[in-house]
Amino acid sequence: MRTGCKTARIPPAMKYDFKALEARAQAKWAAQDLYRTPENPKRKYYVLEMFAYPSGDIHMGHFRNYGIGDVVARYRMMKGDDVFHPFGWDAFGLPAEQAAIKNKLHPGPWTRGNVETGKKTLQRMGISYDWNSEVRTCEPDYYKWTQWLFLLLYKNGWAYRAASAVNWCEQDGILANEQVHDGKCWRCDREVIKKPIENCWFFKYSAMAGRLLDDIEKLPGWPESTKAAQRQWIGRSVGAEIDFDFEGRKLTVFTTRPDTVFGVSFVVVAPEHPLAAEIATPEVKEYIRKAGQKSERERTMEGDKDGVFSGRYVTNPLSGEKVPLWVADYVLAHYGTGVVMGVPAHDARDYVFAKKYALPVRIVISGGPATYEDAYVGEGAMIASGELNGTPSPGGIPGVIEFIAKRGLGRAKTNFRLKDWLVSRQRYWGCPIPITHCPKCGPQPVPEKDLPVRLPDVTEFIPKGRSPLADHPEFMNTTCPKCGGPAQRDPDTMDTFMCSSYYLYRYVDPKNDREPWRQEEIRKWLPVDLYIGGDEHACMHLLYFRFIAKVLFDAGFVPTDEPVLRLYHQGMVADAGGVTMSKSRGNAVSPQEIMDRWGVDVARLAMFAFAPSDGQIKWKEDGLASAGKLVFRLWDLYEDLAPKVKGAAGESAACRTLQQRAQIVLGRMTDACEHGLDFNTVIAKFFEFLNEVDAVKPDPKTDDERRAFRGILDLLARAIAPLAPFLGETFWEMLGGSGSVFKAAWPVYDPAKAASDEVEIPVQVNGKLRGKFTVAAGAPDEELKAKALALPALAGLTPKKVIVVKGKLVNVVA
RNA sequence: GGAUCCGUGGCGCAACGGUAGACGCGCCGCGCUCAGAACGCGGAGUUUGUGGGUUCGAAUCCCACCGGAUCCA
Repeated sequence: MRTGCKTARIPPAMKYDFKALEARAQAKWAAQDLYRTPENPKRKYYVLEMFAYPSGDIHMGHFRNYGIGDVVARYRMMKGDDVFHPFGWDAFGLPAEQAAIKNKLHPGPWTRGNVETGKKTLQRMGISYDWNSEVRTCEPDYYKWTQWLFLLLYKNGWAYRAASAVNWCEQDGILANEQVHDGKCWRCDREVIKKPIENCWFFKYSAMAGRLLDDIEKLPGWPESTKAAQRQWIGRSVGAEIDFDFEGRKLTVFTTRPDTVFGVSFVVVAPEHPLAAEIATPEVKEYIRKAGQKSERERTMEGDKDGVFSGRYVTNPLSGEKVPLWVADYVLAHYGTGVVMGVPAHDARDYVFAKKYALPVRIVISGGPATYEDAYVGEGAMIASGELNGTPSPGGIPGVIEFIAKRGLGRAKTNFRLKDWLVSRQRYWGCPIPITHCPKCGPQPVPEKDLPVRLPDVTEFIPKGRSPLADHPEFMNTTCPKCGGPAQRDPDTMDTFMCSSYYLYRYVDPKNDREPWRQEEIRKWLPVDLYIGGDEHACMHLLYFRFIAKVLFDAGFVPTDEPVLRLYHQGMVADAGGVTMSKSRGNAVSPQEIMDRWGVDVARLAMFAFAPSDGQIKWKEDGLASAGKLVFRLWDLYEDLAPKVKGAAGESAACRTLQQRAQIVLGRMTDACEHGLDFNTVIAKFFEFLNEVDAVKPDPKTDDERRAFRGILDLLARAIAPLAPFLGETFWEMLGGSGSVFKAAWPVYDPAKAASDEVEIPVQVNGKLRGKFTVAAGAPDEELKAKALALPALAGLTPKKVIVVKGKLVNVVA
């Protein structure tokens, strides 16, 4: 007996022997090959959960995520849909390198070991994956196609090379973002700086920005929150480019507020802008150097803005006025043109900047406060703006742009916040980039027949001054596919988001070594009907894979340009105090331990019972005990009744109240599987049913009663099976069911059976409860009205109007 | 500062615009027990964050505010 927490009653030995019934059901399902994907689906349903990074064993977050998916998959199976439910491993990535360094073990064996561990746990949990579809992104039979995908992007003009900046530590070399803590190296605590590196691969992600944004409209099955996050992340701003004059040359600014152009009192270029270097005084040079070390977040954060005056001036093409040219790091080089016009009166950041350096504030939009203490960004009309005076703002902005464009001083322009996708990683444990660099021919794609470019099995992979692979000549030295001369491989590996942006397609044909997947297979199963995973991926993975979907669609490889019809985010699993569970915090609970103690079904039910699937769970021992009670009470019921009713055939309504409660369970479960996945309410209905059992104390004596109880037990065995598959299967067997419960049909919910025979009708006067009466279900409105008005509580009332809600209530307006 | 979501008994959370509180946990009393656990029976407990509006009727719809969570800045 455990101490320290109250526990549910553990039934006498051998009554609910979960270990035995789990083993029995597992063997049965394996023998039946229950999870095998149908060859020729008639009514396909592709249920997908985000695959796992194998960093140890499955944790509670996975348990929840995959448990939810499993309920839907099993429900669909029973409903007669042809279910595709695959799983795989996002097996490249930094933690493997870190663990390898720590444990002096190569990332490969470490990763593969974790995969095997995790897989066993998932199988134990009874998750209905078809393991024939398994993929592991770190294996050559998978990453061959990651490389193929890279080349598809390359050949279709989506890839280009440019310089980028990496986190750089003098001691430990190149660092990933997660290895930089508060601007310092995670290992040696030295200051981390931004170091430019040449020849990084980028995808023209931002060129897809408009489509990614507009097509959000095509995703009615996605959560509003995720769509909002993506809209914001893509960040479309509609505005204009205006050409200022810098000593006879054009200097183009981007602005969303061309209506404030007469209020410009300075112009700012980003420190990385080529012009900044060109005009750099020693003071400016020093400023540029310092800005290079700051993170983008620091630079764009609210609060203090700083900059430096270049000593040069530019001319406003509309007002003809000369204004000072500044260099300041609140302007980013990669956004817009890297140059902005400073309008302190009507832009918050410009205002802060102008105040700091005592630059003039020119009010050019009316409607602001009498005394300026901040920028005025509200509505008004243009003033002090020459010919444009009186133009309403913001309504008149398109007209202003037209005015500017007509005079050749600028043009309409839309910009996106979304940056291009930096794909190159100076890391070992990733997918090699299939490009050969030839001194004569330049970068050349590796021919498809030579794929995959294999990741060499090396022991030296700690990144120093450059990518670790660069130090392995046996990998680097190759021949140019074009001229046959000596050439070098690309030393970098790909961002792992590349691996995870197409796995959902590869699942359909994972062993194909001639093509990424067969067209007939992809068209059978795509798009994904339901995708379940955490909302932390809203702007990264879930946007990258939409991008790749569009590239693949345009190239004819996939049937739709959106990969997923319905997206669902499961909530976090936190400890009892509400702190998210994690290994590093040391507050993680082990799914293995819970399954050992309580069995798989109790663990699953507890996870569902705590909260709706999209809400946070605070994991408490109490919940396990309560899920345990549910299981034990059901077990007692089936153990008692199943033998007595086993042979009974046919229908009966001998026990109306229990039949009704069972039907309510079924109705709620069906609806939860189809819509909200809010299985917590289903479990509540199971308790209601059991409470009714306690009230009724079923004891079948007649054949009619045996039929009735058999029907009820049969219904509930099916209804609980997706949630608690071992229990469902065992109950099914106890009732003499043949085959598997998962091959049995999902019962049709019958609202008539779920309805009560009698209903209580509340009577309101002006919306306030004044009395009630009971009436047979389905009584006509007239009867309800008459009975209501006859209530003593309503004596002496002269009703102006009587509202009868069919079968629900009566409201008397007096 | 912006976006999204949320605020219901002590707690976790249910309630197609229609009797607020189902269900679980906890609590109180009784039974069982030498006693406790478990089990059984019974019970207490909320002016639905605040203020307005729409409606015959609002936890639910709309507006404002307060508070919390998450993402972006």
